[in-house]
Amino acid sequence: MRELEFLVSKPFDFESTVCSYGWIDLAPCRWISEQRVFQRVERLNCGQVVLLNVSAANIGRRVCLTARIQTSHRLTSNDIEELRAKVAWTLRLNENFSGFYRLARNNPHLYARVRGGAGRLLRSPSLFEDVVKTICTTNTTWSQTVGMVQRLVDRIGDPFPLRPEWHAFPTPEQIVRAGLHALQADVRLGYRSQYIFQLAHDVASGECDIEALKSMGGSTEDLRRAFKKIKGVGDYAANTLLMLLGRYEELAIDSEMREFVSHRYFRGRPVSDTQIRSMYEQWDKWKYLAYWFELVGD
DNA sequence: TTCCAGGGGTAGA
DNA sequence: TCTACCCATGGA
Repeated sequence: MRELEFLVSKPFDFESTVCSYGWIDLAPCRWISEQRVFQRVERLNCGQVVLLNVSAANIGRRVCLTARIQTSHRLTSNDIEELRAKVAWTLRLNENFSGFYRLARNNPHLYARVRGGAGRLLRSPSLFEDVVKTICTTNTTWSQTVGMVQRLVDRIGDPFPLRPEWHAFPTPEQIVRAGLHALQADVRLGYRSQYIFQLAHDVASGECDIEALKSMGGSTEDLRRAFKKIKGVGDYAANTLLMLLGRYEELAIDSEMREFVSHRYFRGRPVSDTQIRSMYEQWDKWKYLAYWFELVGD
């Protein structure tokens, strides 16, 4: 068992960071509520599959995160560095939310919800995984999304040797090897099968360097255009992916947002996308977070 | 049986 | 840029 420690300045709410966004319900992530542990099966670049267990403890003005790593083999220094980077990315430890809290002070109701350190929303170590999961949320119910991702992980991802019924998220190469037919017949991704197979193929072949978008500078609009070049990614999915990369100025308008805004601000009347955007205009670079914490606080 | 979900692609205007 | 139609799946 190897341990990694991270010291994070407050405000930082560990449980909110892990559990506020739906990604915690999707394999290979898990929240063990009794122990307040975030668990995830992770495949390292070397091919080894490990189990991450992250927990938090208050130490004065900081929070100490401990990532306990269960392995069947020794970890190299490269493995340790890779895991450290993945945990920091997944929990957004290097993202600055002070601008969000400053704006939120003008809205006492919302500020009461986030002042303790809410704001970070869980994401995946790789952008590939986040794109696949986002495509699995389109035009379906949440319970079906959970099922699609669970089958994708269980049937195509590598097993964790110490607990072989648990699997890591599959790599693009593994999805290509599994084949389009497996995505359709076995994983039951429906018409999303072709989109996800095509994406996996393009990433595996090197034609699409999806991870490079994580560190792409430039405008949010440029990044949005880059996401929309991926088949299966439209306005909703592109804006969701922008949020996952820490750009909150666009709203991912879906049926849930229409329903929420309609009831909260328009007495249940149908609302246009323009009306929805107008309700969050004041939140400048933080629109998505303002919406999200209004939603989850209700 | 029909509708629709945390939509998106395509063709045609 | 807008609209109509199609796309798999499964629960209500």
